[in-house]
Amino acid sequence: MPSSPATRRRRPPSLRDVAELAGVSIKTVSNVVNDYPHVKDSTREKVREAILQVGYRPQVAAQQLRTGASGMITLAVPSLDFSYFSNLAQQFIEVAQERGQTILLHSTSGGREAERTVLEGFKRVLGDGVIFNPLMLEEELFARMERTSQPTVFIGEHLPETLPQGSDYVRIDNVGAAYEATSHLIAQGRRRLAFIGAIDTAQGKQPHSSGTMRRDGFLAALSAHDLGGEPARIQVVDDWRREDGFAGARELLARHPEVDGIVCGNDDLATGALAMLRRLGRRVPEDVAVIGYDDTPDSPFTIPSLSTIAPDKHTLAATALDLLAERIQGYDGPPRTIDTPYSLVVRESTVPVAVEASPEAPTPSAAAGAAPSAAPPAPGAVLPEPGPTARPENE
Amino acid sequence: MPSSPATRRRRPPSLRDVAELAGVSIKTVSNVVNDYPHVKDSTREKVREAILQVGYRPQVAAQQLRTGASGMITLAVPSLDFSYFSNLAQQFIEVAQERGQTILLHSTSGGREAERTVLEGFKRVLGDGVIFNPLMLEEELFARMERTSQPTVFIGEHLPETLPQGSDYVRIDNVGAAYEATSHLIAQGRRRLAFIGAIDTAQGKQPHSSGTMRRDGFLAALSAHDLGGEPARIQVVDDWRREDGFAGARELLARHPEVDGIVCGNDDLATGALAMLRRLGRRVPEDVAVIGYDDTPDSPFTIPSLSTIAPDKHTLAATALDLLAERIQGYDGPPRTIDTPYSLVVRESTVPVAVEASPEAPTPSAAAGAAPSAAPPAPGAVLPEPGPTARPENE
DNA sequence: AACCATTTCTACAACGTTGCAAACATGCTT
DNA sequence: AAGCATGTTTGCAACGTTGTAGAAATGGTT
Repeated sequence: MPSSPATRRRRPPSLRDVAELAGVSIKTVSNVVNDYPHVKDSTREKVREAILQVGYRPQVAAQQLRTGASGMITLAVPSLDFSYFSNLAQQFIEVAQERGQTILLHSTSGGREAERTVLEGFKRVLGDGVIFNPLMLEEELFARMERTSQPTVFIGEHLPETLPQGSDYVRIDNVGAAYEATSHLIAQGRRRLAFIGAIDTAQGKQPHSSGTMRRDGFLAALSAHDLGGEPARIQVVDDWRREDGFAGARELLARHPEVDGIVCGNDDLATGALAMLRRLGRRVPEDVAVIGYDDTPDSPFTIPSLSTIAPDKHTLAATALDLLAERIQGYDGPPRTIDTPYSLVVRESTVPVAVEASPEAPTPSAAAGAAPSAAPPAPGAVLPEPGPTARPENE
Repeated sequence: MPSSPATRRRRPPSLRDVAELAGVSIKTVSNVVNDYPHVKDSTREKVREAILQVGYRPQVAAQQLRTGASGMITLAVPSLDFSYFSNLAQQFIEVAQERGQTILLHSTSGGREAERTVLEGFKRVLGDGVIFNPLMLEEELFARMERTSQPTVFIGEHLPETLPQGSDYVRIDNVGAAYEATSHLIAQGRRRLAFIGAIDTAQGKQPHSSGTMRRDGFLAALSAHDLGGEPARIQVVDDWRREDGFAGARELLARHPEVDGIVCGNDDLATGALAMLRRLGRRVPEDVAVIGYDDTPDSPFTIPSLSTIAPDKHTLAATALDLLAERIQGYDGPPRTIDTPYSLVVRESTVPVAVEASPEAPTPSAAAGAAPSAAPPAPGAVLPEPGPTARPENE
């Protein structure tokens, strides 16, 4: 066959190609593409046809070069292998897509070094802004930084009081949420409570890490309910994965066999803990109640289904993208910090099987009772169960 | 305060800024940045300093415009809320990052329409190529398309025999894998087997969807082991989520209470099925054995831990990126199809608790027995178990 | 000192797009 | 018929980068 072997891939069609075919100027084509109003209907039609014929699509690179904006947002999270982050990333992608933006996903699973790279603005200028959820980074690093190299919105924890110029912060009241989770266990009559979480004890100077804050909320709830005298059953684990919960629960139960309720730092830990409890022959929730944090998509389907704290991830994503959009559009005021709501979702792992008669819904999910005087925006709502995506609440 | 209110954000520093500061030409700075050899050490030093001083970083947009390449790859998957896809996406991100590439993540959770957009090359030209895992799209659409608008690598199923010009295909032998999973159950003495999966029955013309192929492997195994006479216990569900497995198992057990083994189309379905089985009072694996497909990170931590088919996701990602890189570099030969390996992972959900004495390892994971005569490159191997990613076990 | 061969540096153009301002066309008013 | 207000179209320049080709500097020969 006489076909050329592996022809060189040609550049995609440009405005010029369309212009030539339609017999107009490049600018006119551009005007049609961008819906500039003052174009005669007949030419518009002509150009539209030519666009279809050559298969023209605008080149974002050239647009970005010319206008300075690309509609691309970098999202940097630790790893999609954490249920919480994959679920959160999906939220960001959906919200961004609705707004015509594209998410550039960056994983910092490498650890501190990878996170520092993000903070320093990567090695190349890519999108219009960054959404960054640090996990390991020392807080001093942020504090030391005068200004971010790109518009930035931080999410999650591990952030100092004062943020760099050019950044904002969307967070969740971790202390309040853990307080509420713990109070729920206490309301269920549990008294010998324990906490499992990854707490960086490196230098004792990570006062705002998720682990530390959730533990503090746990301890605060104990005190508030006159359980401050109880021994502090804090099980520190290395990471937030299921295997850490698995191993952590074993160690915890060995040291404190009397435990009748466990507050887990996140759902993955709780999932691992459930597996260990079963292995040890402890019934959940009869012998030991377990509550998680994150409301990951699998939490309704663990055995037993998992009570948990449900951060409003949709609001979180929307808020972060809002703030970032303002920064991109030129706002350069002082850093803003916004709290997003969460709610308590009660499932089987904390409530001695209320419904067992009709095997319909897998997760009875009774309403949360004790709403503590902790977080301001937390409704403390209920999951109507097998929701579509993973949202509790109405709608 | 006299500070200007919301100053306009300035453009990032460019080569020109560096050049002015260093007192050299723009091109010399470019040469330094790109490690061009013929630069005097003294100037190189001078330029390096200037780069640091102004905080210069190359602008990908300009590079892409000039060179035609950006180092960005679009990955389009249905949704990160499916464990398999978030796990897979993480693999892609890691492999891409090792190669200095950035993953642009696009979610087609919207359905057919969103997938069509991907197939048609989106509305704007963004990265250098696309990795696309369709889920809903009709196969005719692919077949009708002469050539993809960008270098493309398809992964997953739902693809016709002949691919469009400009694309390649990395897949897994779904039929063989399902055959192997089913054979494993049969080797365990199960005889009244069922299958749960999402099979698009719309027009009966999706012969290459995951659901259809896995079902076919299931049926083939039945025949091969003289169980073809058994009634076909195929439970069709709407989607691949945990809730579908939950509902599907209920319906299946209502219709076929005699079932003693279930092959699930994926791990999420299996997870849902496990929850329903427990609700129905069926013990797993004593009464009913369950096997999944995907080896998601949570499969070792379900209760009981889940036997499953483990696709080699790392190889899948690496292979796909390899093929795409060749296409981007100009290869324009005929479409290639490459199979990637998988293995059978045996855990508690199919083996009547072999080890119960020492409550150490949660996942006994015995070797896989029957290797079918199905796929060519599929080793039908055994996972050595405590893999690096998310396996429990000792440690 | 003139020559050549290197090594080192630079000017120019182009990638595809859009803002700007000016050119051209049209229709309406005097 | 000239003047003017619109409506429509266009040329030019610039965004930041790099390939090409050639200019300038350097060093070593004669």
